[in-house]
Amino acid sequence: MARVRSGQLAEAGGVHVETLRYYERRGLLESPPRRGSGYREYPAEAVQRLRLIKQAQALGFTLDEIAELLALNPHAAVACGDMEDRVRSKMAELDEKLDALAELRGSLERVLCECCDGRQAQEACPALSPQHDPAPARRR
Amino acid sequence: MARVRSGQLAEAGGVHVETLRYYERRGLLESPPRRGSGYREYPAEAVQRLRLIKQAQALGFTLDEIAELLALNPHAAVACGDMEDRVRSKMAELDEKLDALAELRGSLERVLCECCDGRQAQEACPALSPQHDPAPARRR
DNA sequence: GTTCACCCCGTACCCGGGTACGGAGTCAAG
DNA sequence: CTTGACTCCGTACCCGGGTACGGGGTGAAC
Repeated sequence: MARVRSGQLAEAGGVHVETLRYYERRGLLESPPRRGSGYREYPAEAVQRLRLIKQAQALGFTLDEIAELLALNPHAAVACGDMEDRVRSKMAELDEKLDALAELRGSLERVLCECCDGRQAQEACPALSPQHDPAPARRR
Repeated sequence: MARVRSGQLAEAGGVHVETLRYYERRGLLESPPRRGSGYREYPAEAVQRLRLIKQAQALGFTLDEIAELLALNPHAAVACGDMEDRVRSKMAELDEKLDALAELRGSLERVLCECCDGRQAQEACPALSPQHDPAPARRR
């Protein structure tokens, strides 16, 4: 499977063919070479790249961010320094998201403990009463 | 501040007036009583409710989910059991996101170590070559 | 009694991230 | 050499979550 057609790539990536075209327009996938007929012929690496995109996306990166990351280096030389900076700042963002998420998780947990422990399942749930102010997210 | 107008509520909740109307249409805020003029007069609790909405949203609930949660109980009894189930499943979702994020963070970190340590900043960065497959997400 | 901020409503628009549609060309198998 | 699956392209549409616009009413202060 050295060269793949749209349909195959799409399937490998768990994505619709139109989505590939869409990613191409958005600059996430570079335009592959075409056969005489106009059919796209993707190199095998496109599969990796597509997976990378989906992975990044699942983690909350926007398509623009992903494009930017990938655009750093389509193939060849990107200075390590550049890469390092971007990766570090992305990591910092991730750290923030992690914190925020962990915090929210914690506050949900508190809601459960404070509210539902030892109560009858049918009783009114105090967590939803208008006065209840569970755990205001830390200002950011 | 027993009864508040749209503008005041909006400000208190850090939200635009139109957003209030939008939430009302979506069933997130119940239609408040009106003065003779047609002006909305929100009860003071609306502020809490609005904050609750924004908080839930920040936690990754969609507006529909929030509406559903709130619809359970406009004011009084929501069975604790109901609430508990929903909160638990939301927590599980958050846990998954946390894992994935942590994993990505780790793989970025590895990229930095493997790739950039002891290299000249201007050198081509191997982390971005197509063959490089940083850390395939654990199957889920 | 006019000014000026505030509110009403409906409708239309924006962004992100795709999905669907339809007419036409391609290609491998039978 | 026809069939059926696949591909091309452009354009239009969908959803979620709002935001903007414009014409008109309200109301407190001066």
